[in-house]
Amino acid sequence: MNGSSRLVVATHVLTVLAVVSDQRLSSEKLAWSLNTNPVVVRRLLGHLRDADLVISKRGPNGGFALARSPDDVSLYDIYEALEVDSLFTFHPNEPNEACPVGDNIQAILTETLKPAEKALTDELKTITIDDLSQQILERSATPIESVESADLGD
Amino acid sequence: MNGSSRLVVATHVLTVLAVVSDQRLSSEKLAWSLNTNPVVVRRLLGHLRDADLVISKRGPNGGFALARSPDDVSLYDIYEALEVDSLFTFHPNEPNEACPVGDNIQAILTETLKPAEKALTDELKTITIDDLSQQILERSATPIESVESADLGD
DNA sequence: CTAATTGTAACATCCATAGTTACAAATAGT
DNA sequence: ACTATTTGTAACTATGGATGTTACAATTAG
Repeated sequence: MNGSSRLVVATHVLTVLAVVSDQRLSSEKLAWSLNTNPVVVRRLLGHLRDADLVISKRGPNGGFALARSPDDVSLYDIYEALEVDSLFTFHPNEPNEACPVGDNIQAILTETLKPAEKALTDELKTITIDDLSQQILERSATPIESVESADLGD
Repeated sequence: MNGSSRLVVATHVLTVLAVVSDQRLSSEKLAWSLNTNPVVVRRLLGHLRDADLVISKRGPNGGFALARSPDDVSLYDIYEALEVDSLFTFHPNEPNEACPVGDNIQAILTETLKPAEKALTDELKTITIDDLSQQILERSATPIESVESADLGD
């Protein structure tokens, strides 16, 4: 999984859940904030549930809530939950083994890029959704209740 | 530009050029090492030419060569030349502005993720294609001449 | 003049992601 | 039990970006 907006989208959803604290929100309300389809939300949150970042409940008054305290959910946790294989993807075709560069470059790059990827993930570990949620509260003119009571149109 | 294999592919090509030092190689020979189509190579190298990483020459005995010393070309230079917008892409739809999270999350994330992206690019600056080319020479059983005299089949 | 080679446009193909529809499973309220 | 709500998930379609291909004009060495 790579190159998609899923890390950002997942972060958005979890930040909404952090902002409303322990209230459950339905996939429909979350989709409203993301401006997308409820099934997309359920699919994405399925991964986050498997990684114990959220809990879900079916039936009337069901929905999703954080499984942990917001200050215990870092962007790295989300990154990991989404199983981003690697930042750096290889060409669909295998390089030519008859070429000394083609025969070795992928193994060499994989090793060489590890510290770069680690530098990134180490930074992601320092950012929690609690940080993001607090920034939202500082900035936002709109009261938080607007999320809980959102008019979903029809 | 994002989420593609282009950084890896471009690095591969430039490493080939580093390994054969100042010799010019045609897009066909480079495509042979990459196991792809010559036009793909020409297109990609067009960006690297615009960024002054390679020079090209048309006509008989034309082709591509490095524009600078291999130890003066870092992976960050390539990253920059390819104009990777950002590591982190946003959802195709704008989030809902009526939601306090949707209205602010993108601006907040853009700022918050900058140090993470910088951590990555700082690491990329420390890796040059000269490093990679030396690793190839250490590992490779196949002699380098094989690239210059590659049998391109037909 | 010819052959080689880049530069680039135009189009086709492919693949991953996102969107949609549909429906079974679970559960709260009555 | 019945009904309404909501998740879980399969199956399919739509979209967009990247790659592959064909074609040909422009450049240049000999």
